This record gives sequence, structure tokens and C-alpha cells, in this order.
Amino acid sequence: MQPKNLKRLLQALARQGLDVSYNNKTYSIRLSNTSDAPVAEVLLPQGFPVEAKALKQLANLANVRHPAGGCVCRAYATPDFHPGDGGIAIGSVIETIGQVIPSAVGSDINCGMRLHVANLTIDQFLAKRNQFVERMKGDYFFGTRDVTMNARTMHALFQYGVPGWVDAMLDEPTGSFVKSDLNELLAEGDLIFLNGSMEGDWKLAPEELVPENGLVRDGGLATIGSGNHFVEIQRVERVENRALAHEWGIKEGQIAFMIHSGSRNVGKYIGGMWRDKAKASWEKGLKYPDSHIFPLSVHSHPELVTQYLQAEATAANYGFVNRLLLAELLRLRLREVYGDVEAPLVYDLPHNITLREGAGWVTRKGACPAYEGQPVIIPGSMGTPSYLVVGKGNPAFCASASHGAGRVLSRFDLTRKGASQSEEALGLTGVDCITLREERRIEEAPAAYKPIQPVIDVQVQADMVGVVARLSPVLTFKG
DNA sequence: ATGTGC
Repeated sequence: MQPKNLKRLLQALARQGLDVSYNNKTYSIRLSNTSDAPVAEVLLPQGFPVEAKALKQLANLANVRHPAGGCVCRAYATPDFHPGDGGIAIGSVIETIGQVIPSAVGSDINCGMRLHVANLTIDQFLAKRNQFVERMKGDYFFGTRDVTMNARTMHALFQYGVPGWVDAMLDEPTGSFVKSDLNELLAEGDLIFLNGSMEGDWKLAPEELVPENGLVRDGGLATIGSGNHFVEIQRVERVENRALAHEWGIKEGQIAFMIHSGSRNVGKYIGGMWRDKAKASWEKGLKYPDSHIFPLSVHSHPELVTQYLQAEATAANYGFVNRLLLAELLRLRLREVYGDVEAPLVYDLPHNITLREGAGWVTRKGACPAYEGQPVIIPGSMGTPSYLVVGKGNPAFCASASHGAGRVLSRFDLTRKGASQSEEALGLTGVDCITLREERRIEEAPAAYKPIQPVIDVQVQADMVGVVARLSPVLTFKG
């Protein structure tokens, strides 16, 4: 951030009652309402753009405190953070004790990333690119995908995530799934964060947490979704950590595919429902919080906290299986077009989820868990590289990392002004993007995003992550 | 984020 803009930003925040100081050495911004410890901290590259609105949202979140008991004991934002629609900045990381905040997770429960590599070179891939695109288009956009589910497999999917769903399918395979492939899925289960299963002390059947409506339940399975979600073919452009790349099965020059998607309508339904339930649980006569962010306290509503966490787990499990199915379709079509292609999973991890950590819960809204030694997938844009990094479990940042580069222009900005801009100005020159809706391509153009390199660099300098490999986009599918 | 919206 330029010193001049920074000064203006700090003044604007001071007018809103936030005392902000900028530490030039660590490039962190501290917000504090009192003379006590800062309520929130943001790690930023020097000179990086940041919106006052995002800082205000972060401070609001850091101050959420249920009158019956509960607190946000720590609050951070990752360097890609930017204002969010529901009053919560994307890139927020909070640790809560005695309370959970459904709206801090929001609707996009278990939005996350999945990365595979494939034993194909870029030239081999491009030679049959058109044939491949036609098949994938049918699956992702026109519903020719075959993901037939029965009530039993859906129940297992909701309650136990990937391993539950695979077990149920092994008993009774449906659609194009065969036992050998399902056994392979079981074998790579430990390459999914939490094994792709948010288990809990289930007091409610998933059927009580997710509506019967088929559109919500299985209409979204194996579909990409909109917004920043995508499926992308990439090239491993550079390996920076040879030992880990070898261990994780990554080789320079090979093809990779990256999936960014979540729990679709299930998360939307559950997130919206629990945002409302938290508000409705507010005692009559008690003043609403100014921020309109409503927590659920374990002291006044323990049963609601349990139910919310179960509902969130239900949607999270759906999200894990959705990404798996998107990847399975891609694997299937790769084999059809290119022959016997091996496409092993590198890792799958969520960046929008509440996790039990230590004495409380850590809620990451558009931020990755970055535990020691764990793979972290940080996407760029359809015109800029994505990164595979390794977590350092740094407690100073709640063992977290950024989930992308961060938006610099809103979708609205681009739908309004983007159409009149040149391909070059939008950063779309040379970008191969497949979508049924031209406005998606514009809204998600590289120009909508901040530069990713400084975001990665500042996290490496802060010892949050280490770079393992850089992947460049080859072909992007947008919903 | 969402077959979106002021």
C-alpha cells in the first residue's frame, strides 16, 4: 500500500472507532478498540491493496461475543483477504471459545481445493484437447454425468463423507462406478483432509438436517458451481522443493488438474438456515449486535451448537464427495480420450470450515488450514499460476494460509465495466476458458485478482508455508 | 457462495 493511501485508510478506520496501527517491519496491521491487545491482525505484502471495508468486517468479527458467554480469542486475516457479502471478510481466521458463529462460515461450507497429477505431457494433452473438451462440457454443463445415487448412498455420503459413500457404493455400485475404482478411492482416502469425513456425535439423522428436495440433495453433485469455482488443467511449471515434490508424486512438465468447488446447494441451504437460527435464538429484549453477526453460545444453547456443527459437517461431507466426483469424471474422460492415464490424487483440502482445534474452534472463511507438513493448494486465476505449498503449522497465524490471490475487483465491477474492456486489459490474452456464460469469463478474468506472487512470498517470509511447486493454467472450465 | 441480483 502506498503510504498516502495507507494514511487515508487508517484515518477512515479511526473515524469508525478503530484504532489501527501499521507495523512497517512485519507489514501487519493491528486493529484495536481499546488500549489492550489488538483484536485482529493482518499479514500484508508491502504496498499491497487492502479495503477499509474488509478491515472493518474483520474487526466486527473479532468483537463477536455472546452475552451468555463465549469469545473470539484470536482473529487474523490472510494476505488475500477482501470484503465478503455476508458481512464477513473472505480470508478471516478466528479461534472461538464457548461459541460458534454460523455466518462466519456462511453458505459455501467446505469450499475447497483438490489437486491431481497425470502422467501426460502438455503436448500429448493438447493433441486431443478438443475431443477432451467436448466430453467434459457434456459432464459439467449439460448433465450427461452419471452420478446415480440411491437413498442409502446419499445417507452414507451425508453422515460419513468419502469413506461412508465409498463403502455404500462398494456394497451396491451404481452408474458407471466399478469396484476396482472404488477400492482405489478408499486407498487414497488419507490424501483428503480429515479423510474426507467430518464425523460427529450424531443426534440427528442427516435427513433432518438436509431438506428432501432433490435439487438440493443430489442436483449439485459433480457440478462445478459458479463464482470463483473452476476445474482446470494445469502444467507443473516448476518444482521448488524436490524432496517433497518427489514424496507427493509431482514432476516438472507433467499435466495436473485442480478442482475448486464446494457443497453447492446443500451448503447454501444449511448456511442460510443456521444464520437465521442463530439470530432467532437471540433472547427477546436483548439488543442485537451492531455488526449483525450472531453467535451461538454453548452456555445458553448447547443443543443448537451441536446441531449446527452436525449440519455444517453434513454439508462438508457433501463438499468432499462433490470434489471427488468432479475428479472421477475427469479421470474417466482422460482415460477415454488418452488411453490408460494414471491420475493420482495429490491432496484435497477445505478452506471454508469450522474445526475443533485446541480448547475451542477455528473457523476459516476463505483460508486454508496449514498444519505442519500438510499440502496446501493455493489457486491463482485462469491466467496466473497456482501454488502447491507445504504448511508450517505456524501458531502465530493459527496454522493457516491464504486460499488464493484475493479479489481486487468485485464481480459487479466486472459485469458492469468488464464487457467494454479489451481482452488484454482483462488479462485474458492467451487464456483458454470453457464456459457456457461469457459473463463468467469476464467476472473471473485475471484482472479481477490481486497478484499472487507477493501473497505467496509474504507467507513464505512469515514461515506460514513453503513453496513445493508452481502450476500454470492450460485450460479452465468455469460453471 | 447461490440456476444470484438493487
